[in-house]
Amino acid sequence: MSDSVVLDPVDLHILRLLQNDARTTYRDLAAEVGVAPSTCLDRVARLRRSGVILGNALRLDPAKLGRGLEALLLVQVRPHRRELIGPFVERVRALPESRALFHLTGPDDYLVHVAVADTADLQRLVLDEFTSRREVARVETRLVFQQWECGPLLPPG
Amino acid sequence: MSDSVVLDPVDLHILRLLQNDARTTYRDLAAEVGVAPSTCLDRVARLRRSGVILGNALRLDPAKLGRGLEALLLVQVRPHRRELIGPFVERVRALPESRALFHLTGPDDYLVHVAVADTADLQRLVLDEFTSRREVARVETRLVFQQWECGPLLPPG
DNA sequence: CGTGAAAACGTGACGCA
DNA sequence: TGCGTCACGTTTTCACG
Repeated sequence: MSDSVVLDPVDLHILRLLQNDARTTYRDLAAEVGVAPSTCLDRVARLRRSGVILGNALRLDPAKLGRGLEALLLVQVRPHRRELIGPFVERVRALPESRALFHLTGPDDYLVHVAVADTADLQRLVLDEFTSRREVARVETRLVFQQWECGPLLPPG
Repeated sequence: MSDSVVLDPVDLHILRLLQNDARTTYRDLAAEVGVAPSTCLDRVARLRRSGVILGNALRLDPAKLGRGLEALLLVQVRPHRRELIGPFVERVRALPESRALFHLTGPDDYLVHVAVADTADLQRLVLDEFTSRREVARVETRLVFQQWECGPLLPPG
């Protein structure tokens, strides 16, 4: 289920195009790739079924939504046991400010990517939702100056 | 241009639905939200023009693409001057292993989210693309045990 | 994997509040 | 000004070769 999937050049070409615009029509896709539209449909359906394509997400601009400040929070959860970290993860995921959450190796157990309105909002978030929790031993806040998305994620070699 | 945009409940409802599936048809959208399809079309076009919607991205499963191991690299670039960090950012963005790149406050200048095949691949990446560079003073590698996406990014209030 | 036809959809013009 | 109705051209989608 989590194993790698064989992708031929047509699949890769389709994936590359859809990463630029996930709403490209199968007709345009077909013209670009050099196969029939129905073939594109089949390919995409197969990629979807095999789990390579997880979905189509909208890319939004946080600043336009009144969340012009982003930060990464490095969080230590102590003691780091299942009965504590389960609820912790769920609470963080439910915060409207959370964008992504990572469970990591290293001195910090979690990294939380948040988007807030301003520094006052960030302070409130850190104090009320993190440091006030008993299981949160430490929070380190790093502001995001700038961020970049990187090239399409494609198989090695 | 980068100012917040006023969004009424219809806009918010549309955005929430499109975040789950950016390929939802305007008809389905309209039925769900309770307006006419053409209105949905107008709303989405406006959201696109105003920059709230940046695009439609495909969500892919890195593991299925032969990149089952993810890591965050905390990188210090010294000296931290424009003529060095510009090329650094561009090189990192061009790496096929890179997923995202952040310029941060704090002791580490950059955080790089990478997806690789295995630990050997990660070692190669760190040694050949980061620590071997003169401007890279230090790299701290943190493996990703697990990650979560969080609820749809929506305006406060 | 391509063809072709039927159904569904996107999109603009127009009229109404 | 913004929304709904309608209609046309396009796209999706499916059965079949």
